[in-house]
Amino acid sequence: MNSEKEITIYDIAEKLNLSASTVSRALKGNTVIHESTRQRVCKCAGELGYRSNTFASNLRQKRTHTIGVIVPRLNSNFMSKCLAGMEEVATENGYNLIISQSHESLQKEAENAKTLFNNRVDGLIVSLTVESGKPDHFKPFSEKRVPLVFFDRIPAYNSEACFVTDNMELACDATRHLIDQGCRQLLHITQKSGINVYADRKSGFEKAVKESGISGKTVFIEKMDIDAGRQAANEIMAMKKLPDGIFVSNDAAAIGCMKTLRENGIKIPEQICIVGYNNDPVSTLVTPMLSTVTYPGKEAGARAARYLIDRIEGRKNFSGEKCFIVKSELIVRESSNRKINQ
Amino acid sequence: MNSEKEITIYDIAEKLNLSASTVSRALKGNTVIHESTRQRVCKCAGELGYRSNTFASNLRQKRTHTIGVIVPRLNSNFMSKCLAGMEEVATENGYNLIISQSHESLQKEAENAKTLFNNRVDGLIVSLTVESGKPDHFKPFSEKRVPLVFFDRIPAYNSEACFVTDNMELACDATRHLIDQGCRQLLHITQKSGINVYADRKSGFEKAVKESGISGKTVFIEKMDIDAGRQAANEIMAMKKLPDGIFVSNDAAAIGCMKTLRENGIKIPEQICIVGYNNDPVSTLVTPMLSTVTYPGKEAGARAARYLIDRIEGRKNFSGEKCFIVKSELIVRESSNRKINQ
DNA sequence: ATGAAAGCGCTAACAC
DNA sequence: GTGTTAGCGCTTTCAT
Repeated sequence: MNSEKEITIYDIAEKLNLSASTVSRALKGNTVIHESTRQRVCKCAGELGYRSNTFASNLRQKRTHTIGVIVPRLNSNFMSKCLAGMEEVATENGYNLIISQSHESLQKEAENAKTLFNNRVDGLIVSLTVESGKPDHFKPFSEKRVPLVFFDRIPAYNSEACFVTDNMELACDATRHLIDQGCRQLLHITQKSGINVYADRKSGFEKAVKESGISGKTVFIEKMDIDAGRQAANEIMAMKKLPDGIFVSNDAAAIGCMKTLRENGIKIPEQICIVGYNNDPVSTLVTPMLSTVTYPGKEAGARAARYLIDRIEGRKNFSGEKCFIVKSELIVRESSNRKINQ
Repeated sequence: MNSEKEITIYDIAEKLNLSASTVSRALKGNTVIHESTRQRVCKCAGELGYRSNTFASNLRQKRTHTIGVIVPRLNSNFMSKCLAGMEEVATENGYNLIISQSHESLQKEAENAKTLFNNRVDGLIVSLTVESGKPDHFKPFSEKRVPLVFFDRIPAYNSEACFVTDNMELACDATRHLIDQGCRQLLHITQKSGINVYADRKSGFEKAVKESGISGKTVFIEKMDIDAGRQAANEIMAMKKLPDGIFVSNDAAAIGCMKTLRENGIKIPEQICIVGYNNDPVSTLVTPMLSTVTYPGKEAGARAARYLIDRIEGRKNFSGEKCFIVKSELIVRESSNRKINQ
């Protein structure tokens, strides 16, 4: 346990009268090495406080055992769960995660991508910013054949594997549920964005509205957060005719909206039913509890990581654009359940 | 933009009839190199699609420009903010973050520490698990003089820099506030743990109780989450004499407790005042809005990272154990404000 | 089953 | 201002 000099395989080799190559092999558990030798090497390594030098190894092997992750923000329960899923799979397989936030900025996303590229990550997992134009900054990865997968927020015209829920389908379910509760004046609150999560949820809403032939409008907000939800509520309060059912494309905005409506004396769900999206734990804490759509983040993250590692290690060939659906479902709670009150 | 072979400084050197060292210097902006040469090199590097090989560089320089982070969990708003603060400072200074979760397990914490140590991070930022015994797993870092800082959850007898709020002081403030609201039967809900955050908040509670001479008890729960808070509420409901003021050592548990109390017909704050801790955004979403103590996570994270980088780069000498206080304050909201109702 | 030797790409000491 | 040289610690042929 020397505290200054780093121990190398040469130190071990010298001490044991072996060659560095033998030590290297022994340490990696190469079966060609005699068991007794292997044990001596490992014992000695332990005693000397040896730790393998990742850089030398990486330099030699041209691999980093590191996966880059770019997400818009860390601070949602959903995202933490995604990352926990990735981390678990990564660690199991001897990979590290370098996590970076794009803070919803396309430019920051590009910078992060560049940094990770230069750090020679073995693979990249991305959830895009809302303002995703054509994300050219991922081209270097495909050019150098560094595996890349997207999850949650995926590119419109992608040629990579993606892991998402069926946003359209579930938004459709949520909207049908509102109709089922007797709502006839529907409203969708979302962010103006081409990104799949919001675009698809909007399409789902519109599909359900169309098939039922009732009224359905959309109110756009700037960000999908609490305050924006409150603003939307103010807009709603100013309408000549109030909606009686609202589908909001995430929980934070739904809750902000619901809070403000209630502060204005609106009864939820009696006057207006509300459904959010994501099943954030906070949705069970508000009064009334918010109906929402689950999003199994941990599973999505774990599956994305597993797929990526399979690709990295050549266990899976690149088979072009592929969209994997992570199963999710509508949860009806008080905010849209009129039946239990009857 | 060759897509297969990696360009090295030798390729650039050859093309420009220079030596590798000159190219290396030029690329790093070494002022000794002639400006025109520098420009030629940079231009050529761009054209060839050169990217620096971090490993070769790290191997040579014995530095990684990577900071390890170990936190109990990512999924709190507080922690995301801490990480955002760290990330910002790290990126500004050309460092990457490797973030790992201990999931409140001492063993996982030790594993993570080992992994990061073997990855030769230049420094380490840690928030401990609740079950921190004597964290021996950080010894290798001090032995190899790898700078280490703690934030939020810090060791009892530490010899490293720490960044925390004044938990005791603020818990004391919170408790005094309850007394000020007329509460005379106080209760503290917390987790049984030696870790500073909970121990200090408990001490602060006890200090305020003692100085006022009124009754103050403590109820212990297993985890500081919503469900445990609900359980605590059930215990409270079973008491012969209900408390009239509760200080809970985090917001999640406080909210769980408050929800269940209200479901049992208890009026908040009329019958029982409640104060939480952390100022999680959810504290403004519940009814009534929760009084709490702010915790500027972003600032704490940023300061910890800045300090660490200063240490790494030798701009700051190690000056032994040092506790830096991040300023925070009590926010009184509806859940403990009886005055506005009078 | 083990060893010798070369080289991954970069940087830094030294020379000119 | 630029070049020469050596070496960071590891892995990997190829040889024995």
